[in-house]
Amino acid sequence: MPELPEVETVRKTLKSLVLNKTIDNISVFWPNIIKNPAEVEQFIDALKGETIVDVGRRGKFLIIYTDKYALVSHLRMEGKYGLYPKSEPFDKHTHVIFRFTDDSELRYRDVRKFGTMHLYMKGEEFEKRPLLDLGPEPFAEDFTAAYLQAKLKTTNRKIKPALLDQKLLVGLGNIYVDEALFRAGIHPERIASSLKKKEIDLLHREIVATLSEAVEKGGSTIRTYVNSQGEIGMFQLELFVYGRKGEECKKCGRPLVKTTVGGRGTHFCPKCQKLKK
DNA sequence: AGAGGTTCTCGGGCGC
DNA sequence: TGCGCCCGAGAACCTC
Repeated sequence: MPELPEVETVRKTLKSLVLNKTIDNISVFWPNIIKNPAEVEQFIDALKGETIVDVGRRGKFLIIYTDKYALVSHLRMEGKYGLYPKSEPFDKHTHVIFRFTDDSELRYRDVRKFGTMHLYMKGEEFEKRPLLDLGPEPFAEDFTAAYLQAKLKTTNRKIKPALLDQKLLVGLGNIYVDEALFRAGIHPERIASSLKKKEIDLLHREIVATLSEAVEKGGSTIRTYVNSQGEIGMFQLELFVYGRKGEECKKCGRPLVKTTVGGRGTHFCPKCQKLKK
C-alpha cells in the first residue's frame, strides 16, 4: 500500500510519536514478520532497554534507530504503526507490540501479514538485505536524467515494470508509476530501451514532481492508508489516472482505461499515452 | 470472486 | 554443456 510519499509521511508522524521512548518489552504474535535475527527471542532480547533515537527512511523502508540497533521495517501492502495507551485493547491484526517504559506502546498492525522487520546493528543495515542493492532516492542528486537514461537503455523490459524495480530507483509503486507515466505521456508497455532522450528527460522530471507533490499532500489514501497519527493523505484528489478507469482524462477528456501490465493493474489514457516504438 | 498500495523466489529462455 | 542474466509467474495473507 505505501509508496515513498506514504512511507515518508509515516516516518515523520512516527518519529514525533516515539522519539526518546525506551522499550521495556516486546510481544510478537506473528513471528513470520521478523526476518532477522532468525529467532524471535533474539529480536526481543536485543531491543529490551533500547531507546528510540531517530526514525529514517530508505525507499519504502522505515528505519527505526535505537541506541545500538537499526530496525528496518517494510509495511508492504497494509502495515501500519500506531501509538496506543497500554490500557486500550488491541485487535486481531496487531502482530507486534513494543511496550515502552511509560504507559504507551507502539503497535504494528498488518491485515495481510506481508510486512517485514529486519534488525541489524546500527551501521550494518545498508550492507545487508533488504537495503542492499537499492537504487537511488528520487530526491537525491544521483538520480539524474542521465542516470535514468543509462539504466533504461540497457533493458528490454516494459517501462512500467522497469520503474517498479527498486534496484533501478526506489520509491515508485503502482499508483505513482501510473501517474508519472501519464504525466510524461508514455505508454506503460513501451519497451524501456526504445525511449528517446527527450521522453526520458520528461519522465525524470515527472517522477520527481509527482513524488514530491504527493509527499507535500501527505500521500494518497485509496483504501486503507493512514499515517501513524491515524490521518489520511490528500494526494488521491490530485491523481490523473490511478483508480479512474472509465472517467474522463483530465488532459483530453477521453475515457481512461485499465489493463494489466507485468501482473499489475495499470491505468492510462490511450490517447495521451500512445504505444509507439 | 478476484483484485489489492509489495517484493521475494523460482524457473524458463537465451546468449556466450 | 553450464552459467549467468533477464524476465514473468506465483506466492506470502486477509477483506470486501
